[in-house]
Amino acid sequence: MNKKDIIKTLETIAVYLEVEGANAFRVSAYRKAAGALERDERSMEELDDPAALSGIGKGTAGIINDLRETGTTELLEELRESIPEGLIPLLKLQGLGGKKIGRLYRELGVTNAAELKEACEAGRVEELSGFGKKSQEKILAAVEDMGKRPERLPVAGVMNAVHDLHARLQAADAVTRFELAGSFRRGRETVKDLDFIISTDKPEAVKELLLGLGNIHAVIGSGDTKISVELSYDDTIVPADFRLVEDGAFATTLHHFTGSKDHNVLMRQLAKERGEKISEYGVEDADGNVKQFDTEQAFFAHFDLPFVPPEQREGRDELEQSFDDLVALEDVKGDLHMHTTWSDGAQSIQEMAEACIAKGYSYMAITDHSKFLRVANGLNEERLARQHEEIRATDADIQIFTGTEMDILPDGTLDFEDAIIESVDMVIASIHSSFQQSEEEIMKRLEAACRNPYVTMIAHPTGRLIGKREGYKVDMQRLIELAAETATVLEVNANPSRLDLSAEHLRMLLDSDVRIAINTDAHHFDMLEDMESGVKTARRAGIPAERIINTWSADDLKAFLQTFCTQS
DNA sequence: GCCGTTTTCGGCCCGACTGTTTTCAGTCG
Repeated sequence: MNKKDIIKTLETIAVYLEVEGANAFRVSAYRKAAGALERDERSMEELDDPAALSGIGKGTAGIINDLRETGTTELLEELRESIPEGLIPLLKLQGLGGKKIGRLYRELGVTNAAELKEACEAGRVEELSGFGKKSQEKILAAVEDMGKRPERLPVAGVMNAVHDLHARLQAADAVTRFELAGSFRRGRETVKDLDFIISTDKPEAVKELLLGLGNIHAVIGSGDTKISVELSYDDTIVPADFRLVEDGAFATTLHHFTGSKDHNVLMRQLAKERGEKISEYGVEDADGNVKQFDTEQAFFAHFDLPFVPPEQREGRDELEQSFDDLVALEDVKGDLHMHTTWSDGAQSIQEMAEACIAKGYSYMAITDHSKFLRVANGLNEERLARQHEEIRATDADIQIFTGTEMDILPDGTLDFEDAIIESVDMVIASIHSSFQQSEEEIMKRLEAACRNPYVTMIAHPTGRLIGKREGYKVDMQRLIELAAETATVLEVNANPSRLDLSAEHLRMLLDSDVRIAINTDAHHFDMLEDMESGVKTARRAGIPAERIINTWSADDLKAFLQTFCTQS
């Protein structure tokens, strides 16, 4: 078994144990062990003794060694034998945990979703002590709903909800301040729900406002401090939690619900060592005095820590790091990949320029598609020349680089001859076709693009669409080597459906000297706002600003293009 | 199951909400 399989198996063991009704700490021990393995950067070959990792003891180390040598382990086999497989998916149902599922199994003989549904319909569930009519109804509704909805939503799918809720809370008088926490704030690619933290001294009014939202699909819970609803946005159901707090508790509540869980555990352990206790409401010392903070900065400072950016709060080593050089949205001086009406964009060059000026950028590049991409009205040599004339003639208070997003064709050739692109400032090469090719063929195409002296950058290097499409087969280690050797820039495509390269891939190139650009690939001027998603992705990976070419001054960028992207 | 250590076992993050109870267990984040 490889490392990923082992991690997955440890998590499976935890799930089985949970259903078996095992001690909760024993269950979490297996989850912790899986997390410890995942966070360690070594491969299984390099990892001699798993027990050397904190969180993995003798017992789990034995299991890990079993797994890597034989592909299975006694405990897993035993659990599989004693627990019907059909019970496992039931854990995902709202309101059902290991204990209740265990009782449904033992006392009613339920072994899968269909049988659970039957038991509910026959009224057998409500007869169990601890269950009741309401529980039975909720379980039945959850079972019937099962599989209809994805567990986590790609971040692109919740953007509408984010903007809408933001606007509504902004406009509410009863709201003192608010922020979106949770995995969205940490810049994850998918989210389970949206967690809003709201400071207010009129909680009833805010509660009324939230429960009165016109697009409520279901109310999951509504207490004094927590409102939990499902909202409809077009075809998507977006779960959202709202926490209402007094302003004094805002910073610690925000921190708590930003998570991650693992990060919170680290913080609480640290507090404990100092004789303090962290909760949503503040930091309590040994005498029971609770200290509150205006900001998260002040909260971290209390523990002698620098501000830990939300994107870094994953329970790794973030409490031992400093983040001074991490890229921030304000560092971005331009956007180097965008489209106009010349190909498949919605705005003119002039309009895009004005939008970029409004964003405070000092430069931008217009990079429409090339002729191979007929569906996108790609530019041929003649139209490219005319467009670049128009760009040079555009009178705008911003440096506009000429550019192209040039297709890398299925056979590994490029859509334009060298003679065409040698005079283009920003030559972006990308793959939009023959995704099903072998890794060898894909790498041949990417290598051809990297080795071309005029190609500046590879766009969306894997071609994935989060939650929709895997992307083509890229040997990322090899691509990084090629990019380093040929000074080819790799893109972080900031489109929330892409985030490509991903944070995971970006971490792989931290030790190389490959340069990065964060681009929106905007087809409409609203999409220029996606820059934030791209920056978050880079921040998750810990990329310093100096590695990112569109944080450089226009002069530095020009010098770079002249040195590395022309033949001379 | 892991960890730390008062080296043999107790604590493991903490609080809100719900539905069931009639003071609390289970679930969730």
